Amino acid sequence: MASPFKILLADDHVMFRRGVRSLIQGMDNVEVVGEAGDGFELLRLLKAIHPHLVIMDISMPNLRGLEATREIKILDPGVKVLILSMHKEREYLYHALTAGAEGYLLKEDADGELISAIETLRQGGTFISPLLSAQMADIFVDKFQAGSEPRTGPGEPLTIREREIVKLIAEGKSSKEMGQLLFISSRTVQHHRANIMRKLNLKKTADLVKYAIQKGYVMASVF
Amino acid sequence: MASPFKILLADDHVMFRRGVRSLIQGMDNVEVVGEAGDGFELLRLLKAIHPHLVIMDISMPNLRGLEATREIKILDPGVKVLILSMHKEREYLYHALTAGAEGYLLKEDADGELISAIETLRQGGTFISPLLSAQMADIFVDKFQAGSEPRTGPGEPLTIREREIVKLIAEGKSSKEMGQLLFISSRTVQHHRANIMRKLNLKKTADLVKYAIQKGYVMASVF
DNA sequence: TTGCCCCTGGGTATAAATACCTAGGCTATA
DNA sequence: TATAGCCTAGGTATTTATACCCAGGGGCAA
Repeated sequence: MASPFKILLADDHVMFRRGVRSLIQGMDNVEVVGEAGDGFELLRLLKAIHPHLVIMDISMPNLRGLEATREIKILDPGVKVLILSMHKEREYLYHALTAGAEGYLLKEDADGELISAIETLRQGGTFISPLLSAQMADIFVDKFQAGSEPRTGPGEPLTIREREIVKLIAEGKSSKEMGQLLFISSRTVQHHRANIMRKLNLKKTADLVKYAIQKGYVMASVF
Repeated sequence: MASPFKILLADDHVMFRRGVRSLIQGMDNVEVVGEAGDGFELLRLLKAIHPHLVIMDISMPNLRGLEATREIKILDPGVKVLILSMHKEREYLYHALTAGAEGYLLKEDADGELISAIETLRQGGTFISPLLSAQMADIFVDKFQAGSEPRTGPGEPLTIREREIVKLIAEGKSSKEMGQLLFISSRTVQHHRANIMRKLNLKKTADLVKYAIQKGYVMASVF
């Protein structure tokens, strides 16, 4: 393999990043290309570096890990995400997978399983911490890989800007509001909107919302 | 208990209905109050009888079982639904639970487990066929009971008509289209729409779509 | 360089949604 | 009987969305 597997680390604890980095250094053809201390920095680096994988603390500051995961999947759906978490509760796992993460690793497992997790994700798989029973993983993975497979695949017909618009529409924003948020004219937003509708062959805002949910751009919850 | 637990059977096979009925006859304070051979008949009987539980074949004609389940949850969210299915695949279980069913029983299990299933649902629980591992159930039940508990509870502020409107909006229908479908004026639809928005304290169609998905009135899929 | 796609912005027009107001018939219940 | 809630329907006005048209600048690749 000529091109190494590029990894971006996102965790607010320097020591933890150092530990992960040292673990990864023992792997072949895998390289840590950047580190971020919070979500904003992560997104900035993401645009600049375009890594293959982001390893992220779920409780990272400024855009918590799951929000950042959603953003990553909108900005660059091909980037895989491995969530590091201290939470054993299944709700966290569920939300991580629905946010689009391909991996969920407990920090207490990280020492022994991180390399396996990275390898699994590198090969297109999904990795769930062994402490969270394998059955759980199967279900969610089956469901959410099947339901959102084109998220990463070549079937993604939308541009980055268009995915941003889709997310905002699904959040209930009007074209005018989106224009103000994105610092562009509402007319431009309308233009994107029309292009999205045409590309996806949709007719109604309702369809767009369902598309966004299916893609994991937003959560179905109204709360 | 003075009032018996009223059950409506929906299955296109008469012999199967007969078998279920005979099984139930051995139970205390449980009564089969009607039988339907397809989905349309089921909904008609539902409005007339208002049973406590519907036991339904997943592959029933004219409105398949899952569609009928969604309709039931819109028309009368307090009615519990037990799906009878020959499908072991987890996708069917998943879709049944997201459609709002409280129970999923494999036909090959029905003989030995039907009474347990009915009792469980009667007491407000969720029953999944033992052949489908218990872990699966736990996950989904936790998720979807937590996420849609008010579906059956007193927190449901919408009327039947309003829930119908919500479902149609989430399906992408315009007020004019809904008026034609429901044989009422589009102005009436707009009035319902405004009432729904006010009751739920929502502002945008996008929020309504997410509400409908959360409630299980529609699926998030755009396909 | 040339072409293609993305992002940007506007004009115009129609359709739809949203926000207020009004009110009558119906049913269930206090 | 009377009160309340639900479903029905219309008036009027404003805001959005949708559907067409137009075009320029920038990046990227054949």
